[in-house]
Amino acid sequence: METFGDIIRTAREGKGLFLRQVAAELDIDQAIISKFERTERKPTKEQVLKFAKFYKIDKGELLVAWLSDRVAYELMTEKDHERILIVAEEKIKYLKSKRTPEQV
Amino acid sequence: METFGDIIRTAREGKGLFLRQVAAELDIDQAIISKFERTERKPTKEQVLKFAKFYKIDKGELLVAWLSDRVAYELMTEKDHERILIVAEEKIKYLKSKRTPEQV
DNA sequence: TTAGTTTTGACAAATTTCGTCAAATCTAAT
DNA sequence: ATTAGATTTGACGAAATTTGTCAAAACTAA
Repeated sequence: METFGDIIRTAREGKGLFLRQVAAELDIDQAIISKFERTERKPTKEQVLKFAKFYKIDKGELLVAWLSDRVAYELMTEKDHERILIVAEEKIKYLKSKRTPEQV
Repeated sequence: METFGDIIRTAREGKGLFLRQVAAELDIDQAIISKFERTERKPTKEQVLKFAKFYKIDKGELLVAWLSDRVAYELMTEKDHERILIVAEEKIKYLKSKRTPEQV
């Protein structure tokens, strides 16, 4: 169960890079990357894709980690999170079925 | 599978009230309530609780509808929504287990 | 200590969300 | 067809949240 931050920190360490170097490469302030790695700030989708490309991490995998982080932090303090997720799942299926192919 | 909007619209109609009346009672602009009912805008948690109290709807139920709406709209356009929710669930359990009783 | 890396925190900039309002639209009755 | 009343729409500024920048503080390993 890795957070987005865990993944990009592990990837950076695996490549033996400093924050400074990644920051220069991705044109993102190193302070922000430090915060991403410690789950203190949430990246934008664009930034997630930058990381995926740079570290050669599967895009889909990284997006799953990122979005699940977002949902988790959104529901962390709520009761009934299990039911909320079940109902959300139904709603998503319904909403997706209503969308036109162009939107998919 | 009712949205928050469905629920409060049904409740209002059940009581035979006009938007204007609910708006006056809850001190929320009627245009906004109209948008809530059609899921065009998302209410704040405070507003959700106002509706629950006014319509005598179970607070927990209404919060589940509201939060699941939020999650659903957040993931509606994403692939792998099923996996995202599964991973989110694990993360929530983990995060909750780490919190102190005071935070619960 | 020192040199290099990471983390922290304060601040401004940018974006998103929110509330207000009036006009437009819709509906039902006469 | 007109009117009265209800709902919806859209534009706008205000408020709140998120984001980026920077420098200083805190770490770490020699």
